Amino acid sequence: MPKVAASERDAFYEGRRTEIAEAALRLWAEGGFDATSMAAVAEAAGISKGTLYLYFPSKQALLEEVLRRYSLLPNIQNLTANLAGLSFEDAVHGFVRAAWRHLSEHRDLVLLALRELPSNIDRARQAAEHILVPANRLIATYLEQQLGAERGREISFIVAGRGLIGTVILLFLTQEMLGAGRFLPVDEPQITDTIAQVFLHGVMGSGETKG
Amino acid sequence: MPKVAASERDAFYEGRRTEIAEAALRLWAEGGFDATSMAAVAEAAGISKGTLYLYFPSKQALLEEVLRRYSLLPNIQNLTANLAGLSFEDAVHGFVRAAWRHLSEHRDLVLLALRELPSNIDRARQAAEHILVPANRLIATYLEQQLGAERGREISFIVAGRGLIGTVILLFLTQEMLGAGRFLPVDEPQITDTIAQVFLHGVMGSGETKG
Amino acid sequence: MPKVAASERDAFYEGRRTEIAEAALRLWAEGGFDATSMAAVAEAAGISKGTLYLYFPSKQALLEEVLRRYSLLPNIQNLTANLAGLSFEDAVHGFVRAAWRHLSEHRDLVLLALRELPSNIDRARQAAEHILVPANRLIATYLEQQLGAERGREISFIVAGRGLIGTVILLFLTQEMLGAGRFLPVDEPQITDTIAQVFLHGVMGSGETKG
Amino acid sequence: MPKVAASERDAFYEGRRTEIAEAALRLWAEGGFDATSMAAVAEAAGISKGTLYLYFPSKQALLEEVLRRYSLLPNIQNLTANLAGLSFEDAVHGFVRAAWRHLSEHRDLVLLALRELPSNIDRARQAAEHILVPANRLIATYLEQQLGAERGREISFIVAGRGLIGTVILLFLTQEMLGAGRFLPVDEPQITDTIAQVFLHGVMGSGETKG
DNA sequence: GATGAATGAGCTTTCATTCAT
DNA sequence: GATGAATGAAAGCTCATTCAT
Repeated sequence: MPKVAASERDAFYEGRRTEIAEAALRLWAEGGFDATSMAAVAEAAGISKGTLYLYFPSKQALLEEVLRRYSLLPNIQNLTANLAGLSFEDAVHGFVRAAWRHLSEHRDLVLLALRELPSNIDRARQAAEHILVPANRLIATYLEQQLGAERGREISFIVAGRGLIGTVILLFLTQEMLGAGRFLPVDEPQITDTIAQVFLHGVMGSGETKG
Repeated sequence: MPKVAASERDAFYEGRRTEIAEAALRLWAEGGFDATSMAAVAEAAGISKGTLYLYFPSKQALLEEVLRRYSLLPNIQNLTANLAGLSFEDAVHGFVRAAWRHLSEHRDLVLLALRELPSNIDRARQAAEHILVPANRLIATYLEQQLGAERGREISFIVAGRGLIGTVILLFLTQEMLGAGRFLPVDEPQITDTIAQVFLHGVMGSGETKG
Repeated sequence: MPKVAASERDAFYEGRRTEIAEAALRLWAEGGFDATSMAAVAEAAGISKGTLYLYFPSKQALLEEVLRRYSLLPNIQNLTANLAGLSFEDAVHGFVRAAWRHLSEHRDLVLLALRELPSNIDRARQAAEHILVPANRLIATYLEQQLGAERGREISFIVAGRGLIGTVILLFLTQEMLGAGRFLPVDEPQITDTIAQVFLHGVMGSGETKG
Repeated sequence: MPKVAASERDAFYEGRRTEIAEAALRLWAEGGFDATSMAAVAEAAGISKGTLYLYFPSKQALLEEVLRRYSLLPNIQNLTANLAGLSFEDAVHGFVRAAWRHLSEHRDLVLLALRELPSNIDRARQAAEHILVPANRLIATYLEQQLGAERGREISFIVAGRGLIGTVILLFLTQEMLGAGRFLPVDEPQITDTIAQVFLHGVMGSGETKG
């Protein structure tokens, strides 16, 4: 008879895979993919090396599973989707706050992705092509709806949208990871509000005074 | 008597170290620190493995030297320094363009830094503390001079300044490295101008410069 | 009370052992002993790894059982026994044909024995001592009866008999396994007849049977 | 300066490769290719694992080099070439003796080839196609020259030639390796002479007495 | 100074074997 | 009886580092 009942088997198996993936993500974020041995992953997951290989056929496969499971990017689309009914101002503020929260909740993955991005430039390109580009288009379309095509001739909504994401990400990295908050104390609402407000006025331009 | 005068010898020694550091930076940016062997670095530098170890006692020491030599961050201060006499608008545009050019010229280092940042979080923190924070203060002070303390109560100049840098960096990464330009064609002036303009209107808020 | 009568249980047990041994023989002949995992043997036998170990305590024990069960050599005696009533010429032809057929029917075992013979040289020696040597004596005695002791002083009947077996085996190996038949097409009757005829004339020497 | 003078370098390198190949051949013949670790080969060659990999890039490459270096088969052609001027009888006796001596001098290789033949059936097929088949043709042509096409219609010279080789090989294996000589004492000249004589009369058939 | 042959620790991965269920 | 998850020793192979020349 098996160690766990047949009905529980799949749940157990998936649970193990999740534990391993989480352990791997944590260690890789700390020490890097190459520099972290499978033995270390196994130990962190509380199993033996051999057992680890029952759940993932290779280190590369484990990496791929981790990246698939915890992919940051698909959620960018979700973030924009949730803001449908709001005013432009609220939508921008909401998006920035949601993005920040999302980054906070996926600290390890941000680190891992950052680290492995240059090594997996092809994978990164694919991700960019299939996820970032459509998401960017979505944001640009939204901006055009809100701000008019005329403003779109002055600034690139594509650039503006991607710039907003960049602003959030780098502020998150410096604040949370590098501990810049210790030296330049700004709290989280102040950050997200400033980002949103600067972006808002920025993209709207001198619209009302321009006339 | 030595074959070459002491000063020549030092120059030769430093030249070698530079050649090695440059070769290492190039290879590491391409393939990653862990995945690049010292043999490959030696070959790229045109010397033998044994000779490489005459100039750097270990792989780790070579990494530290490379990061020390080619640190991106000190130059942020230079960038701001050059914009002293300009109008606020020209200064922002100039800063963004200069930053973009700087990133282009240090593509390899950007990749390496990105990759090794999470592993060297203490070093990164030190860099942040000694370089980013003062630079950020510099920019914030400049913004306050230009826009007035009143506006500073509405938005955080610290956040705005750091956000500007983030915008530039992430746009550079997506555009140059991920080939996003292939799918969403925007040329470089359009990018830097949009960043500058959005930032300008964004930080100014409802309209007029203090002047 | 046991679920099945003791005799049935034994029959079941032996049946299982046979299934496993046959599966192992097949896989080992294909891929080699070392390169074939116990998991593969278990799967081929339609049981689990754990169950496999209920029937054989180790991989080595399974190998020993397979070699014991399917030993080729005892059958050489059978082959000679069946030719009792025939004329010398028919006996030789019959023996060669029977040996060839026997090899064809035990292709897997020939491959395995070939492969494992050098590793189990002691076992091979035992087999030689207890089986090959008596069989060889049998053939030599038969040849002496047919050809006379005088001819036996010219050639060694021991050598001749063993040579005949060697001829058959190597021709079988090259023909069936190496696909030599593709390049030098000779069909099976032509082979066995030539072997038998060459041997016949060869051992008879200058001409006539003793008769 | 290198450890060995540049002029000696190649000789040293080749010497090492030879030492390693010999050690590998010996161990593989004893214990089999799969079951012999590279560590064991290195130790037998008196070097470290790492050094072994300086001379051969992989275990497979070492096997290929060993098989290439010590290939038995090309020499079959040599064996036949040396017998050009002799009478048919002397040629056959000479061939058998030379083949036997050749096998004696390459005991380890015979064992290794025997063992790895089933695993490397493709390589074995290539060897058969390129070496055995031409050699076999050579022998058959020679037999036809000596014995006439008429005899060739009665027996297959191809089969006869290959059968001769098989006889020698199997007698060698049983005699030298299995120690059959201990139980059925026949000395080497008796063996080779009997093989040659049986073959001679065999292929000639009742030719001269038949008419 | 310069070299590269030599080393061995350490990596990923496999697999015979065990044992709780 | 039967199972297969779990183990860990051991394999092939890489590479940072050393050192005799």
